[in-house]
Amino acid sequence: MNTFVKPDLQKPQGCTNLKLRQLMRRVARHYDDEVGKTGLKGTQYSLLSYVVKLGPIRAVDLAAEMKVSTSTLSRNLQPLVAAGLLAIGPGADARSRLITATEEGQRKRVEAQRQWRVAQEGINQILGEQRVVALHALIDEAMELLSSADTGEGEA
Amino acid sequence: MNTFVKPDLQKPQGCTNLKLRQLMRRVARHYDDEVGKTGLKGTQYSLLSYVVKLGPIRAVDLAAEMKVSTSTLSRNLQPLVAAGLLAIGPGADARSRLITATEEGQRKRVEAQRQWRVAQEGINQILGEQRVVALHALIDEAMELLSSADTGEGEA
DNA sequence: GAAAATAAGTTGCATATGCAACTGATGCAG
DNA sequence: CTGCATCAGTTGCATATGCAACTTATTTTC
Repeated sequence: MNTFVKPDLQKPQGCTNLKLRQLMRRVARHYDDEVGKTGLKGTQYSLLSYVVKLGPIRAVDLAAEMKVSTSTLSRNLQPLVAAGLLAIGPGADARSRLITATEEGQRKRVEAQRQWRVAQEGINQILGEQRVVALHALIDEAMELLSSADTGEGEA
Repeated sequence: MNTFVKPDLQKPQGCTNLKLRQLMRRVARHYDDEVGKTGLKGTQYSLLSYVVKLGPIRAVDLAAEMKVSTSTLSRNLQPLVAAGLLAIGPGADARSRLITATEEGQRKRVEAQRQWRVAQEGINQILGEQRVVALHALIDEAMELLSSADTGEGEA
């Protein structure tokens, strides 16, 4: 029998976690270079965009959308609130509050979005659009599968 | 003319930075669940492994290998040194020092590697090996292209 | 209706991350 | 030999990230 192994049957080599982290750091720097010109970090731009799009929203729901812990969100909101880009108002309960983008926040988001686009097009250019499309598709599939593994696996 | 667009000509949708971050967080948690049983974070396991493999090594070289800033490395070393897994000895200069894994560090690395393997096989199983191979390949290509964009672009 | 379970947020703790500025130590030009 | 550029590392500052514990407020149970 031959010792060939079909490509599809190759075992993954290396650590997915490590590789993802390294790429993430490198890519984050790329975005920060552009978006940073507006005074926002890439992560802050993401957060601001989510709030602008999802309108007045509770922290717990926003955290779920962004897939961060509520503790992380709670703290990440602070710089943007302090900068006057986001505001936190009363919610339905005495428990919950609603997060909204201020007018200045809306303006800042438009401004930052221009820089985001520069960064994204830079990535498209460096990696090639086809590769970026493929990467996005793989990430989306992976997120989907990992979510299913969470919910679908352990219930009675 | 038809309104079809060939797949390869599709524009990337969404933010690569955001997608990568979200996946990275999710994946990091998965690894931490397993590797954490040994008392190490996934990142600490990576660092320990690098030192075990690259033997006595200067901080600046290790940072380059790991693609983190020297400031990050400098601080990330501390918990492992405090735990007695790594040691920092004198180097060629009075400037540089050499980082080595202690015997306890070597043992801990073996122990943690077992848990890493569990985590990696979990990923392989959830995503499918073929998908993980594809993801690794894309990440490697992306890192390569982004590195070239750094070095090759600006020099005289 | 009071106790128990849940839900929404925050905070303590520990780590990860990078930039800029800084300290020391070498190396090099003159 | 002196002064300037470079190199190796660290540290101040700001942010990102999550777990566990905690506080309040609501909901559910009996």
